[in-house]
Amino acid sequence: MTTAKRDTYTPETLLSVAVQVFNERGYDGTSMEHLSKAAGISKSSIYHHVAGKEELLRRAVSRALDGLFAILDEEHARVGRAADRLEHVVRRMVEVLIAELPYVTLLLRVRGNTHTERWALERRRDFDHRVADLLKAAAAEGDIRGDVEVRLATRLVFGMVNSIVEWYRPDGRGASEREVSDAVVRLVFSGLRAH
Amino acid sequence: MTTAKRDTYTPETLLSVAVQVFNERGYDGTSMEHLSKAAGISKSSIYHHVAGKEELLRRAVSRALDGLFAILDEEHARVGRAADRLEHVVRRMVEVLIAELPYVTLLLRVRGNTHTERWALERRRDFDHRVADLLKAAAAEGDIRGDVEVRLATRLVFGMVNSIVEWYRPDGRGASEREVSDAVVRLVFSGLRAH
DNA sequence: GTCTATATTACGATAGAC
DNA sequence: GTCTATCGTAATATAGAC
Repeated sequence: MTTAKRDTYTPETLLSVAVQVFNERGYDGTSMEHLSKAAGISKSSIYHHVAGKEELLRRAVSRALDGLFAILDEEHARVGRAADRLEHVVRRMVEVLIAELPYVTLLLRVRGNTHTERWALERRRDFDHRVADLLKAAAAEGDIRGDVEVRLATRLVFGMVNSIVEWYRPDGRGASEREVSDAVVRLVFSGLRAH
Repeated sequence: MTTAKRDTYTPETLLSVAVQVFNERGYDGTSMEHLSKAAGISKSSIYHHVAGKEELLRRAVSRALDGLFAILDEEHARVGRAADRLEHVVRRMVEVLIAELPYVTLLLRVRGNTHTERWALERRRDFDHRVADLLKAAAAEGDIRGDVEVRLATRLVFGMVNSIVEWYRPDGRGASEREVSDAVVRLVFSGLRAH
């Protein structure tokens, strides 16, 4: 942090450019040429900072996964009814999604063509299962309705939460982070219908 | 339909193979070589049936969009409270998603790199707005909770419904179509929590 | 309808100058 | 740290035989 203005790239700053392009065009739809144009440097200069395209992907999804797993680490220390802890986890998921929006977006679109992508999918599955266990515990404590299967409910809740990356934009024009997390928690636990 | 066994391809039968590969590898991650291996014919033979890769995409997303818009055509003739009509539309969306699973899956993953993709995104937006209008009408009739913004609620409901393509498989092992549509309708309108 | 062979372009990555 | 030039490969698509 000794230089006031940074006009040369580090792996980190290059990553933020690359992830943006990946999310616009898709990872497979993005060439090194696209990245070089977006970053304003030549293709070969990119290789000075990172080993290649896949390293950028690995760094990006790692960052997303670290944010998500940190939720479970916090959660581990908490007490109280599972349903309340689940509500907290859902709210934190929304917060992490928004805080690390481009990185989580990329993570959620990974298909599994390369080794890095398959590793990311595996870790995502781990995370999903940990949250599913919490929902299962809440059901065992009688706080979750009995007419929806737990595995199915988990998937649908993940679907709603994860879909935020498809439309949330951090400009002031749309909903705020708090409005989104409130809406998700309300819909997930109480639904749309007026009482 | 004069031949008993069909061992030569039509655009339709080729499409079903192609869409499956597109969904496994992603559209951009799928080469004509991949398609030729999966179809068991050479690359050039594929060009005998279709003009190219993008035509396969166009046919696939058209089929998905036709299924979705048919819901609105049915809906148009219906009467009753908007909330009930919305519930019916949500249920029908799940049914169409499952009936046309690979085609809708591909539609929902389109990014917008080509003309065909941008056209698909536009038509999707049209559909979303039509459903959003129905939710707005239900809110105006007082049947939707007032503490969640309508535009936000629409997006989250779409997120939950659309996420079905990420895990639903039509083998007998998982949930049935009816179990899924029941679960979605229950969660969307009443939420997870036991009463 | 399907094939082999190939034209042409685009891609990821490297070499080496400055 | 960035560049131009280029290598080798893989991509879409076509030509023309059978």
